[in-house]
Amino acid sequence: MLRTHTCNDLNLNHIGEKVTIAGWVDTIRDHGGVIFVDLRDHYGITQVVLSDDSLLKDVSKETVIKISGEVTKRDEETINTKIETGMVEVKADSLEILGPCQMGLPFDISSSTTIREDLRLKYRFLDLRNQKIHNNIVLRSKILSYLRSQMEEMGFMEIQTPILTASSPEGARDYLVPSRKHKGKFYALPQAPQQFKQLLMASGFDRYFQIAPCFRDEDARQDRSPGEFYQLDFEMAFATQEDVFEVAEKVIYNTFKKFTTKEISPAPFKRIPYYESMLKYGTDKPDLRNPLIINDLTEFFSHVEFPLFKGKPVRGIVADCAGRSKKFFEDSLKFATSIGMKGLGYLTLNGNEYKGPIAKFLSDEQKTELINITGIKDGETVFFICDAPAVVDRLSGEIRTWLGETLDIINKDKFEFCFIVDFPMYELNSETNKIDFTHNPFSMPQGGMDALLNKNPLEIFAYQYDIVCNGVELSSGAVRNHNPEIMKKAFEIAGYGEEDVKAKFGALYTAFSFGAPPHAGMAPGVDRMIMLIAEEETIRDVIAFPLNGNAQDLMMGAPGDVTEQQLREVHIKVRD
RNA sequence: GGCCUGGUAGUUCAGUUGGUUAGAACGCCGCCCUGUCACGGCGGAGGUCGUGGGUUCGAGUCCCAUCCAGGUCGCCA
Repeated sequence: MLRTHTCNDLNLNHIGEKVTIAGWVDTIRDHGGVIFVDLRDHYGITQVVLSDDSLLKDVSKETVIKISGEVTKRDEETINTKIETGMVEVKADSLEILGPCQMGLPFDISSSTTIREDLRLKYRFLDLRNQKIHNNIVLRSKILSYLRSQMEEMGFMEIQTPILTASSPEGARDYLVPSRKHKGKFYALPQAPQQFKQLLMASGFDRYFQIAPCFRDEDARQDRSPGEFYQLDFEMAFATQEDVFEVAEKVIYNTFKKFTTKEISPAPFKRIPYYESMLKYGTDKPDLRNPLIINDLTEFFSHVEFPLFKGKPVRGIVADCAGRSKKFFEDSLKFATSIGMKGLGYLTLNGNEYKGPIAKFLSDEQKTELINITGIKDGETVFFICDAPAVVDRLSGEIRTWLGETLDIINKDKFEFCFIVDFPMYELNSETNKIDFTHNPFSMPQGGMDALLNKNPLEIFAYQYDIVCNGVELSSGAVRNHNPEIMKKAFEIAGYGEEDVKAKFGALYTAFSFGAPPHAGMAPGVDRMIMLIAEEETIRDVIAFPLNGNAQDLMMGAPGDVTEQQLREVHIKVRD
């Protein structure tokens, strides 16, 4: 037996026992006659006391050792309340090196989170010894387990779907795997189990879920790991949008409730139509912790003789900036300029009078009307955003976020969830002037066949939805289009014939032709959920072995070279 | 692929209008220390200032190119 206890086990009940513990040397505090060693393992830290410094020959920080000795009680004044074992210590009478550690660690374990990320990733096994990162991975494991148990409790069963599959023509760039047995042919890693889970519905499985690996060859972001990530993918037969929301509300609320102490917006989560979100928050992933709301002032300014705003969309954001210095307003203009705006007008309501250069263009009635539209109160300021229709919402959203952060009015102790619903089914591609699917060709159009036949395609909504938390898109999902006739028509509007549908989604199309149930689902991003719960800034800090921002594994050396022989076998010749 | 920021000791960083031998903290090595827990004290080693070129009497500092890192936009049905 290598050890009798872990480094988090010992307490006053063990006084006088002879024990053996093992772990990493966290710190050595040498006082001459007496030496303290903090021994660390997965479970915790135990202080070891040595009186013979020859025992520590060749032992440096991060060496793995085993020590045997007697558990003794600490004096009252030397108790360490920071660790679970702080009441006791182990008086070592023997020490054995189990895993030597060469001199010169590339970085200090306890402060690894502050150092260069590429170095941390190259030595990820050391970085993962850091308590914070180590705990994130433990938390991840607990969350995954809890997600599974909840889904199973609600009658979902986990079914695994293929990793080696066919390239899908829509969406993100695929990772390709060359075939050895079929010259010139390729597998692709799935971007999501989308088609498989829909096929499972056609196969008669009622409630499917999977903590599913997804692979997309797209560039990284702070909240987007390149290459691979995990989704809590689920799909329900004979289900409506509200049925899906009920499951999502339950599993997401419970998971956040269990693993954080922050306030969580309770179910039912707000349902916000896409266009309303774009107008009120300037984005389709609003941070509802920010109390500021964007008003549409286009109509209002069409009657105001102010040349700069004439004939253009105008938005207004009311914020309480009382007591803010002149610098604050200069900074707001500076920020507006930095995101490409030409200016940022504003008016402050002072008693019955507006202060600001635009005030003189407003009649008395218009001044009252502005109060009615925006709800501005005495002392508050309304900021005006005016720009081209294509960008005015996005810019307003950025100003809203900047104001929220700068005025420090975002409640950081809260998780605010909402569903964004009613995404448009189609959009006009500005380059080709062609009608494209906005999001997902598998979604059911609202109004079904009737809408496709009789409505302007650009005015059709899809049963398509996102879950957003604190400005982070957690997932998207949809009620699927399971009817081959409606599917054919939906693709026809986007310029694809039946042959195209068969070529691109042959299995789905055929399966739906043999009787498929209506079905719906979604797929919350597991990494992002854990990132929010762990309150980490970057998604890489909740993944054990993440790729770097450039989609490389600096530790294993991936992507890497392969031999000529390997390339020949898969019929690949690399061009210079 | 575009844009922004950065690259100086093992690590995190400072380095003035271009001017003597490039500094600090932590880490590392040596010595001292019997109650620390981020122990403390004294001493020491450690640098191609990312790389290449240019301007200059003189470049860590200015210019050009290039590589690398982080962020951001494009992209992510």
